[in-house]
Amino acid sequence: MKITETGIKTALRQHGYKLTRQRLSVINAVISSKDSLTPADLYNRLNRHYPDIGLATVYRTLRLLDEMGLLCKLHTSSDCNSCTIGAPDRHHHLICSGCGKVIDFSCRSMAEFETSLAKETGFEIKDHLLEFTGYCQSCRIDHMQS
Amino acid sequence: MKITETGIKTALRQHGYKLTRQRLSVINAVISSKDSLTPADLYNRLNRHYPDIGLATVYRTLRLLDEMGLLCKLHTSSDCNSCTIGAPDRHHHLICSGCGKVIDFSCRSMAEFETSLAKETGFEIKDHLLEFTGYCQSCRIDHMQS
DNA sequence: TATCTAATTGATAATCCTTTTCAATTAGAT
DNA sequence: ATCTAATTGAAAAGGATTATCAATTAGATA
Ligand SMILES: [Mn+2]
Ligand SMILES: [Mn+2]
Ligand SMILES: [Zn+2]
Ligand SMILES: [Zn+2]
Repeated sequence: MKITETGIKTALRQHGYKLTRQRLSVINAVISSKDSLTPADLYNRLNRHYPDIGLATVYRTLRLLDEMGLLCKLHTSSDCNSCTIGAPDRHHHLICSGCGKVIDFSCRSMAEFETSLAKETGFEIKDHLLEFTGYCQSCRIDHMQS
Repeated sequence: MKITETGIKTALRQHGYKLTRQRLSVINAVISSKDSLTPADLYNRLNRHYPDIGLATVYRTLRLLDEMGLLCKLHTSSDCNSCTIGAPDRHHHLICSGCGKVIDFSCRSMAEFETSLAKETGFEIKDHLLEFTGYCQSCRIDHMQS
């Protein structure tokens, strides 16, 4: 399920939130980025073309997306605050260490592992967090050469 | 490979760091806790019995452990700054949502999944982050009753 | 379309959380 | 026992996030 700008607008309306110029610009910036962005990243990008955007509004909009379940938070070794737009269904991330590109994938083969682990440890497993990092197809070449 | 206080003392000496009263008390607090602790958690616990410990020293000691590869950082939904003492070999975490207990486990069944994902996406996978959350054996009962 | 009102905004201040600074202390070598 | 560089705690500085508040505005209403 791919999330579009239209979809987010609908979600905002359904939740009774107004469609302001500022919100839409933040949302567009998150949507149109292939890699993940921190609040500061977003603020800086927006600031170029829209000098009057407030940092607080960036934070507020991100929180809104999060509340509506449309935000994916990433946890790399260097930072736990960057995010992408994310489908509401459970999925995981493939993150390129070269260019930062984020690819979503669903968890299939995780189920058996989860079951056997639950049996071994007595845990009742409710959730999991899984992220692979490495080099995407295009960064792979650069990475080999250096 | 279980990490003991003696092991950490050896590591400190090998790295040329001094075995101070403060460092050892921080290390002991991390070792003796079943669940994960934030820097502030540690500071508060230590402060009771050792009122003169400085918060900066807690941070400094944690960084030292991290540098020596003896610190495991956890990423729960509520916080990305808590840690436990961790084996230097690659492993993952089972975190109880009830009591916070952390159980380490090694990644076996991950390999095939990783391979097929690499083939599908063209990624050269270098690392991954995996955490299961749920309820441990003892918290399981409480959780069912409520 | 003009009016109204509660939601939203940006600037600023206030709160964290973490690191840096620095003079005083101290672990461990001699 | 003496020495010295590493370490310490307190306080200041820095960075990130949140709260405050008067001014603005989206969208409902007439
Ligand atoms: Mn995602
Ligand atoms: Mn661990
Ligand atoms: Zn994290
Ligand atoms: Zn890449």
